[in-house]
Amino acid sequence: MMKEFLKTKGFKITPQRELIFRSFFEMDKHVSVDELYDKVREKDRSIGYSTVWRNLKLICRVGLAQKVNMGDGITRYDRLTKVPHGHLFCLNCKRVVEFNVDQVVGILANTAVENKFSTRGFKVEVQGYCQLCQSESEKHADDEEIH
Amino acid sequence: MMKEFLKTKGFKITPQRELIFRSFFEMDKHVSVDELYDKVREKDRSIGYSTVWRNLKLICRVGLAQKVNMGDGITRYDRLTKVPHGHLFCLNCKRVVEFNVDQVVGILANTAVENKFSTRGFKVEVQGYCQLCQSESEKHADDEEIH
DNA sequence: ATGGATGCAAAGCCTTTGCAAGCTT
DNA sequence: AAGCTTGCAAAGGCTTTGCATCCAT
Repeated sequence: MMKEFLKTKGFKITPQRELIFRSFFEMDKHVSVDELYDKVREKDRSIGYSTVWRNLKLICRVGLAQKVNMGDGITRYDRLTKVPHGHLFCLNCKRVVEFNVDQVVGILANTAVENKFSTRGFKVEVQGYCQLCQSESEKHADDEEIH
Repeated sequence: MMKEFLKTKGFKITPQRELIFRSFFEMDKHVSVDELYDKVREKDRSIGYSTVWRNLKLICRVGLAQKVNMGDGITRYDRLTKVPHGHLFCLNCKRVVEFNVDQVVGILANTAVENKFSTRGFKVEVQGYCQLCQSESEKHADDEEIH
């Protein structure tokens, strides 16, 4: 499985790497480097931030995750599943709900073809406030203040 | 028009602000702070970077533009037009081609409702290589190297 | 006169990298 | 042994902010 796959690609299996990979797949499907770092540190206080960062990059490289940017300035890593999906992103609690995008992707694929684009990926997001945060949405209407 | 609008909102009209706003609307629909800064400096070498940055923020605040992140780490400002639109983003030349998303937005709006989401915005992107850059796409297949 | 606007320099923040030392293979 | 990995510290790169000064009202 995973280990064999990495080995065949020429990557080594180290305790840190194992812990980071395992942790990543145990967590929420959209984590930031910091979140994963914290999680990993709970198990092994000696792991460095850059090791986590580099392994997250490796995870992306082997196609198990993908960087996503929800617009709040924090890069998150979206675990890739077999099916493409869209994100409902709550601007308040930052939680992500995934949804099916088969239909949408079909349309987008056509659009890409029409424009002679060689497609590498789709990003479909809806930003707003989840049910729980809706009452708080006013608080954030002015988040974009001028400084 | 613009000036009156800003005044009624309590914002002052300064030469710098006028130049920045004007330049923004004369440029490509998706510019970064740096690009706008350079453009503005061609006309007035004394304008500071932060002034450009703050005015871009103001432009967003009054609803004339919106931050977008294409995933290359650079924040761009997408001029808002009456109609929502999607982006075909070329991973090589970074150019953006817009396309109609009426159909897609319709679907997304439904999805949001189904999930009891209060929608604030949509983001629909297709990443890939434009016709001109397609022959070069291989060069970038390994962009995500491990360091 | 007043409070927003500007410029500059400096801080913030997250993302990356240089290196020497340590481990898999 | 050989080369990938790791940790730490430091460097980057872009975004924001503190402040004294300036200027539109």
